[in-house]
Amino acid sequence: MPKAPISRAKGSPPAVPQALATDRASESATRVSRRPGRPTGRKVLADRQQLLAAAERAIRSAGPDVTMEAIAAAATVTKPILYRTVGDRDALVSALAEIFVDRINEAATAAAARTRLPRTRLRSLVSAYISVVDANRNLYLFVTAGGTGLDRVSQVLLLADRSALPLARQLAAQRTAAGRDPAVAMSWAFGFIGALHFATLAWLRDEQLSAEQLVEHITELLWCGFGGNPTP
Amino acid sequence: MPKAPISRAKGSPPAVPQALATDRASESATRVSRRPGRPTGRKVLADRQQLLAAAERAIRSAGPDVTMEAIAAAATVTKPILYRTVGDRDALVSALAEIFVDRINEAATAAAARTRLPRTRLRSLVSAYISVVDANRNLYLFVTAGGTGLDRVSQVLLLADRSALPLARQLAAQRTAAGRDPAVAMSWAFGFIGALHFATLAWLRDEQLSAEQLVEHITELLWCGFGGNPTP
DNA sequence: ACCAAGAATCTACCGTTAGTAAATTCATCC
DNA sequence: GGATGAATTTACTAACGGTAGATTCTTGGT
Repeated sequence: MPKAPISRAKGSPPAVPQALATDRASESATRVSRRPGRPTGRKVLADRQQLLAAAERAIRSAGPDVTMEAIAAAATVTKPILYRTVGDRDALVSALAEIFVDRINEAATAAAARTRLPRTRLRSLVSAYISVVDANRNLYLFVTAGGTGLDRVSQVLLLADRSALPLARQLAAQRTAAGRDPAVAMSWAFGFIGALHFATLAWLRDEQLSAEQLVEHITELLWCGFGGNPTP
Repeated sequence: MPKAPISRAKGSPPAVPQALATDRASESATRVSRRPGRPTGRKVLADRQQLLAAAERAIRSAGPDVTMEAIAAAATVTKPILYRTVGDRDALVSALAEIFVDRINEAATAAAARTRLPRTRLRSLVSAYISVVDANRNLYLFVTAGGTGLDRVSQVLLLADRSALPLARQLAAQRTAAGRDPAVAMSWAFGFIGALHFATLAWLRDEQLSAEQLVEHITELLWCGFGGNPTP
């Protein structure tokens, strides 16, 4: 007898679902282990927004090495849904990086609007970055180092790309206006993000300084440099 | 008939080795597919030095995502040897990071010895970093992003740790001597390495600037800062 | 000489995880 | 009311890091 696929005859009543409770349903949603097949009802189970939010929850609670399986489970959905809706792991990293950068920019522009002093505006950006990272540690690690490693360079620079390019444009415009060479803009933008990133990572790990101290240190480094001739 | 392990009777002559040629022996050594067991002769097949050199060759030719299997093969050795001698993948990353930092320091101190101007010495360090990275691109990527992801933060900061701590000490001493606050040293050191790292990565990827241009840009950023009051 | 203990090596395996193919169920249109 | 297609799950594959255990050789004691 060849291994017969277990299926019920067409038209016969649906089999009683066994093992209703899969207790891996995490956090909010109470998952009830659907049987395979299209769900009854008009709507799709989860749209992209919900999946990204669930991914963020999963990352927050399980850390940056959370598996795709766990992310799907947090959305009370299975892996193929996740892959169809948001793409592979790198796509997820990219999407969350965009959200992350948006949060930083929002916080930064809100703070920077309160002054016109260039140095103070720089400090606002640094402070916003560190605050948002501090409030979303695991998400930060996921976005900066959570990829599969298929393209390491792109992975590492993902967040940098999303934040460095606008920064570079702004910087180039300012320097042109000040009569200086704008060619440094790109290198400076990536250098800026890199300095922020590494100092922040080390800060997260070592927990020696307060956030305010870190902000001061980094602002001074980026504004004055090692040469240390501060502008008033 | 239970699966009988294929073994020859004790004392009988060794079976003729079949499949002598495994053509996966890469590069230098011609591997001949030993049969299992302790090799004849006094010496171990490969010491730590040779394994690290072989790993570097493998990384250079296969990229930073090279598998441990391939690294072992490049050393004409099998995985357990590799693991016994150098440890797991993270240990390999760590060991190669140390070598890498040594090369940078060697190049930097050689160049910095030719001047006493602080800004020129800074430029020497930046230039050394970028030169060594340029000459060892895949190794650089392996060292900075080649880990397994078990501890992402440590992984990312590995190279930074090895180079930032001496830098921080030096920096703190200088600032103390100049009558300034040395507390910024740690943050500045990591910020320094981070800026260098990101700018270099973006440079490797985009290939827009010459190495000299990049060195100039980064040196100016780190020396003068965004505030831009260069010291003479 | 011989045998036991131990060292060095390889084969073959395990566990995990990203990603996918195929089976299953429901909605909709003719 | 049946065919077509859409949405979902189950169950699988492939690849890789890491390891256990089998295999072979050396060494030292008797």
